[in-house]
Amino acid sequence: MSQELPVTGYALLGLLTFGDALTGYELKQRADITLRFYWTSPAMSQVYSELARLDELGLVRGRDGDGSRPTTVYRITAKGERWLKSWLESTEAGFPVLKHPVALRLLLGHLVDPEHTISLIERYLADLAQSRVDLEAVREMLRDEDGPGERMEHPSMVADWGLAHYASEQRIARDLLDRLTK
Amino acid sequence: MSQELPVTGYALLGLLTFGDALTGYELKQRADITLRFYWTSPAMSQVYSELARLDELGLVRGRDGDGSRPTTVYRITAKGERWLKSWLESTEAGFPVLKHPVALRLLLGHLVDPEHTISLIERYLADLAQSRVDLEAVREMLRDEDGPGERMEHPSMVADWGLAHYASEQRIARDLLDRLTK
DNA sequence: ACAGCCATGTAACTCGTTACATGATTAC
DNA sequence: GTAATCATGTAACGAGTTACATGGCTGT
Repeated sequence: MSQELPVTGYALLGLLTFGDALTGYELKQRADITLRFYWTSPAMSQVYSELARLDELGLVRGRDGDGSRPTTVYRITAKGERWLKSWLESTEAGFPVLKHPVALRLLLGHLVDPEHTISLIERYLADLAQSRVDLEAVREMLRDEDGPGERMEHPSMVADWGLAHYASEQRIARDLLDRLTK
Repeated sequence: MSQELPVTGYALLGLLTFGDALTGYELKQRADITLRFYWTSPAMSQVYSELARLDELGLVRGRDGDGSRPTTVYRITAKGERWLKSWLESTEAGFPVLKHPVALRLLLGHLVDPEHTISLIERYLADLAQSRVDLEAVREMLRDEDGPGERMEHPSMVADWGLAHYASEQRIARDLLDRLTK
């Protein structure tokens, strides 16, 4: 059993294992502050279609929300949790895939002005600083529940991983800038 | 002009700017030792279909090879080089996208045994070590032409970037293992 | 009243993959 | 002779995106 779902499907299912029920819209928001940093945050339309598939498989259940407007809130089912666990336990993680357009362009540095490559890296450093701010804000949100055994222990670990990764990229980019400007 | 090509198309075109002519098969091999580390190495079939598109656009030209068997060797054209430069100069690089299945699984650590998470990280460390060996071999191949202004100056920079990235990931994973085992 | 967010979907399309198919050359 | 590598493609499919369409609720 399991396995015949795109990883993004399991990822979304995983975002529903933190005890609450979410609308598709809210799930997308959660993906934007979590999945985005080490996976991809799926498009709105994919969130809905993936939820529809999970629902059909009985892995989540949608209920009418009790807000002022008509909504559907999704909760993971016991079966969904079994599937997810079984997937985690019986499949290999595999190696990360990085799509790094800055590195790709650096590779082709012989085709453009040196100044162009320099401003490419500078721009990347600025983007990195912004991403770091965003992720630090997420990290702070988790602060009150990040102890051993607490609800946000593992999400906190992942956030710390992301922060360390950004710090590393900043260091690398700065060194590169030195190498390019001297 | 430019722009209406998948990035992978430009990447393959870029691999043809190092002065030689390659068959689709050889281009795939070059992608495997370069693109793979910071982009994706496209499937064989995509290399051929992308080459066909580039040829149709006049960005590369295929010629009959002079080996003992019938082959087609591709070379970038002057137009192709103009397109590629124009693409590099007129479009934004964008932020890297990381698909990190290990981080994704760590996020869901509350669903599995602690030992399972530990061996997940250990496995990742082993994979990282292997990738590092592979990339170090590539770096060594570039060693004789990696000076300022030389042919492999920028590829060398990218390889160094990759090596620093792997080192950073190793450090992070080891720290994580400490946090998980104590 | 109007902008902005909340909320949900459908349709068309592209990228990229796997599976399949073919055959020639080289090394043992 | 036979396995591995070189070499080139086609076909079917799935993941994921953008564009489009709709409409209710909230704050100013």
